[in-house]
Amino acid sequence: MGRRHLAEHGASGLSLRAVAREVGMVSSAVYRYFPSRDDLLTALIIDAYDAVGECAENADESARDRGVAARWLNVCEAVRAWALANAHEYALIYGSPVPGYAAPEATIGPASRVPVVLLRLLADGVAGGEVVAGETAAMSRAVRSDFAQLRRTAAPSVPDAALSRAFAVWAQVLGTINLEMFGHLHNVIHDYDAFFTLQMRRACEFLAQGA
Amino acid sequence: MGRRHLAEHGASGLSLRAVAREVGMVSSAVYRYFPSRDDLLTALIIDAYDAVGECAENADESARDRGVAARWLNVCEAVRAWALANAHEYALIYGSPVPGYAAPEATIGPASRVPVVLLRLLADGVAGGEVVAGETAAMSRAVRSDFAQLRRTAAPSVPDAALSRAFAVWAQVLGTINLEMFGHLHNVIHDYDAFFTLQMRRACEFLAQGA
DNA sequence: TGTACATCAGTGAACGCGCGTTCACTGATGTAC
DNA sequence: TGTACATCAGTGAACGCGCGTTCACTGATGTAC
Repeated sequence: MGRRHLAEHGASGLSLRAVAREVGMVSSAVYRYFPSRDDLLTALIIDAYDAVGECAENADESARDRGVAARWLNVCEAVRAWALANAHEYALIYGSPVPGYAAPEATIGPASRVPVVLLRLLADGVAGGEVVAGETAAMSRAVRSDFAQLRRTAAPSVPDAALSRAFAVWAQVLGTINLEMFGHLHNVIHDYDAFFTLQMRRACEFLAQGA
Repeated sequence: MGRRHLAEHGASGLSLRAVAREVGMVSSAVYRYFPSRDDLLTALIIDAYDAVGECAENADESARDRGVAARWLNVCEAVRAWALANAHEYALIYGSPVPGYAAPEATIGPASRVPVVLLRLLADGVAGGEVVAGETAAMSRAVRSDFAQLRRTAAPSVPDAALSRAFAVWAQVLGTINLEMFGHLHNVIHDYDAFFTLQMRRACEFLAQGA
């Protein structure tokens, strides 16, 4: 059983005992694999990030023959689909932080898998001429330097305006998923699938064309 | 003391006992005011929605002499400022739902105060010619009917395309605040204030001008 | 103005529960000779 | 091939803690006569 199984089936409850229950273990047996609850939580978080990261990578890969906007859209849809299918894991990584728990450095790598996919795609789009720069808004030195850092590490040659749009779309993705999953669209929107697709299609076109 | 004080000072912990502690009461005294933990939670949620709603209304009011985009921006900034100043309340209403708690109907009204402000503003902008329609994307019958319903109740004469952009911006607002508050921008963005303003300025211009 | 009583806000002890963590243990599986 | 021992995965009881909830209570404040 062990770690693998824990990671696969756990996380529907945040407590160590709940995870143990779910895999049919007694709570103390978990300590054979994780020295404490926080380490278990860290493992679950990492596994969740890896799972959604892999989904995003696959979605990107499977739309290889299409344009950048369509590929972004595909990744966004994949992230939402994963979120819907794994509500607890989604809340664990993109919802409110668990009180009293501070994520260690080890989560940083897995956490950036989805953003890395999106930024690489964006960079490809810029290189291929599919993504236009658009007007660059006035921005503070601090933000400009953060964008420059991002350009150096994950999004070569992507102009500030396009990076800014990428953040906007990514925030919109998570914001829309949160609105939907946490009940804020209840009785307002009825066909969540169609709504999300509509919103994302426009967002991804805007991302590429700056309009 | 009582309800008022509870509502003002509570919510830094989600538990009834934590709330009681915070107002200097013994836990059983809370039952003088609320029949159960869930009712306490409901009251806290309503107070939080009302608080952020009032902030949004004030922000809108205080920018009365400016254009629609500037007023939206002002409201968005106010929501973020409230979120930063009231992190627990923010997580309570816009973060992951509390396990085992289902929000009753009584929260719907307060929950819609901010959206109502934004939609009214949008409708004013449309009426005054400040908000353009923009191209209407193809959308499913279900979404079209939801938008029509929204138009009837809160956003008279606002075209589908503008409503769609409003959802986009609102999702982006919450998404960006979540990214910031839940640690996803850690070591990526350093000047959160400047970053938020930059993003929102562009978003609000896009909202009004559809480009 | 003074006494008797009701109302009310809050106390404090107790309950059963799920939590994280520990510890001594069991019993199956693998390895050495 | 058979026995002796080490390793390992998991058990089960116990701990102290914070939780939501109950209940009988105290003591201050208001009201009636």
